[in-house]
Amino acid sequence: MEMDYKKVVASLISEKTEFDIDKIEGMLEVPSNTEMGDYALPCFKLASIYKKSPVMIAKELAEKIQPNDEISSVTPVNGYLNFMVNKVSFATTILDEISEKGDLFGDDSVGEGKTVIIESSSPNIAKPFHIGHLCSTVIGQSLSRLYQSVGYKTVKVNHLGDWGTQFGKLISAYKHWGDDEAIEKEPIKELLRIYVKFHEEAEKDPELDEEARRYFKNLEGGSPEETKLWQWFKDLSLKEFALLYNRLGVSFDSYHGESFYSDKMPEVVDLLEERSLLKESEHAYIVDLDEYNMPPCMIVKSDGASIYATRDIAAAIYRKKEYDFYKNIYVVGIPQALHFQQFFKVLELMGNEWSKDCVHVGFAHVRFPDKKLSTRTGNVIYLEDVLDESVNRIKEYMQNTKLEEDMIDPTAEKIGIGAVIFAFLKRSREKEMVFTWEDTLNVEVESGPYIHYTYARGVNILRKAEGLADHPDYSLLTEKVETAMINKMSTLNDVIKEAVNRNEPMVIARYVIELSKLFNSFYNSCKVINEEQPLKTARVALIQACCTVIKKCLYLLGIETVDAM
RNA sequence: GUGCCCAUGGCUCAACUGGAUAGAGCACUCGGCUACGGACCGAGGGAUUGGGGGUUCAAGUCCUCUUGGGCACGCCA
Repeated sequence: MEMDYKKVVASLISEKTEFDIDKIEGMLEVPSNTEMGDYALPCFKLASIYKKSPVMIAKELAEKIQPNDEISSVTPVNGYLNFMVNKVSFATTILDEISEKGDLFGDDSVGEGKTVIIESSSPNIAKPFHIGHLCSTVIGQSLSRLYQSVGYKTVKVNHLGDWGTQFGKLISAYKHWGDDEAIEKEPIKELLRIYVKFHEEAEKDPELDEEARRYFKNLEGGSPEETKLWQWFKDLSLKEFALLYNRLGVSFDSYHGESFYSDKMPEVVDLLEERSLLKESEHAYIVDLDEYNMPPCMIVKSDGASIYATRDIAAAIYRKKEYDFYKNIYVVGIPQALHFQQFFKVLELMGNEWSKDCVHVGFAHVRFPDKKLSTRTGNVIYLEDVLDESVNRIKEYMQNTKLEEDMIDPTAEKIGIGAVIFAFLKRSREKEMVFTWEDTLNVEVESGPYIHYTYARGVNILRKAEGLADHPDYSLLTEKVETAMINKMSTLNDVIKEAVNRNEPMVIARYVIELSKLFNSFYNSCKVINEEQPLKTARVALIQACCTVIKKCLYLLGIETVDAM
């Protein structure tokens, strides 16, 4: 049977006051110090209502409320009313629930029937997939799983950067210096090389820029020759990206990038004109956002070509029609914050009341201690190299592994990739990150490998445990650390909801670190396999639950578990 | 010049809509498997949350001033 202890506490209070259960439930907190209790009602806000001191209110309520089967004690402390739940009944409820629901434990249905669009990754065609794209990719993947976990349908969109004057430049560069053989061999590296060369040469010869603009105009006009080249570049790039997505365990529901909207732009321009929002300025067309304290939003460039804001507007309108989204999320770096504010505002001015459902989930850009990185100069850190380095380092740690020879590589791959993903998701996404190998590839406590290791230890015991009783007696789980584990696991649903509300996978990462630490502490102080029955059965059940929750958390972060390492 | 963001032990980071003694990891000092994997665990020292003022029963969190850093500001995305 399922039991919501927060509700039980709320109803106890509600019976003795004039507040309804929901109101009380919203006021309840979980004390930071678990010694204090499992739930607490801060009475400070009630002070002005009752015209009494919080201390008095807590004291009087404590006298009125009788403990019952679920709640073992009610104590007033410094204006807080603390509730202690009945540990045995609580443990039984939670562990049975995890055992019944398995992977679905912690899920919710608040999002049922609603669709959330998550735009992420969005690499540029013919440009390297670097660390910055990784942030967007892994955050997007995690958010998608988080939203699904609370009932939403999600649509993962990879808004490819496959349109724009850069392709004119690339075509120009190809015509001057392109080498088909080299491009087929290492597409992105070679395309980047000639793209960089183009920029160098264009410094000396401005005519090249003119030429590039012409090529893009032709491309936009549908000229067969340019289109063929563009398609070729795109196919080659996507093939390379697919390898990375495969390694990361990431997939998308749509690859509609900027080019997909190229024919939907005139409609956007018409709509803007209808509303008299367009204004000519310096031979270009803009939407003036002066009265909203923002710089103008450019819609059509002076050469008549489209620009990204226009494509984003077209994309948003298309998505609303196609999916009728509840939320339209953009996982894009913070430097583009202004762009999103501008184009959301333009959507609103166009009369789309749903513009409020568009959300920019920003992340701080990744900095590097020494090197200046730039695509234009070809100075970048490739994601592939980071992944390889991580996997190799993990392999070194696996010297004493008991795994079969043929399992070593796939296992190191999972742990190594997981280490990188975890390093990016364990910190607050809005805070600037300085990329260092040491931090990203860390295998110590607050790391992906630590969580993997914890899980593998648990699974190992489960594998070895035999001769168990039919029904665990949870009343035997009396160690402090055992209670702490159960308490921690019981909060999973709240943690997931918080992560969703904040669009912040870090919340899950911190949670699973804490749970893993508790498990390791338990592992060190409580024996299991050689323990007498029925305590053994109870502890095995506890480990089973813990492994289920850890696996779930790693899944929500986009990381695959391994059973042994 | 205008706007947005950040500042928490030596280092890297937590702290849910303001709530109880500001928590972790790394590093440092001590200690722990005749039990299941030591990529582990336990203990300890170390912070007047950049600085000043204010609001509040209560401020790392809100307001204001100030210092230092980052980012963005029409024809790249």
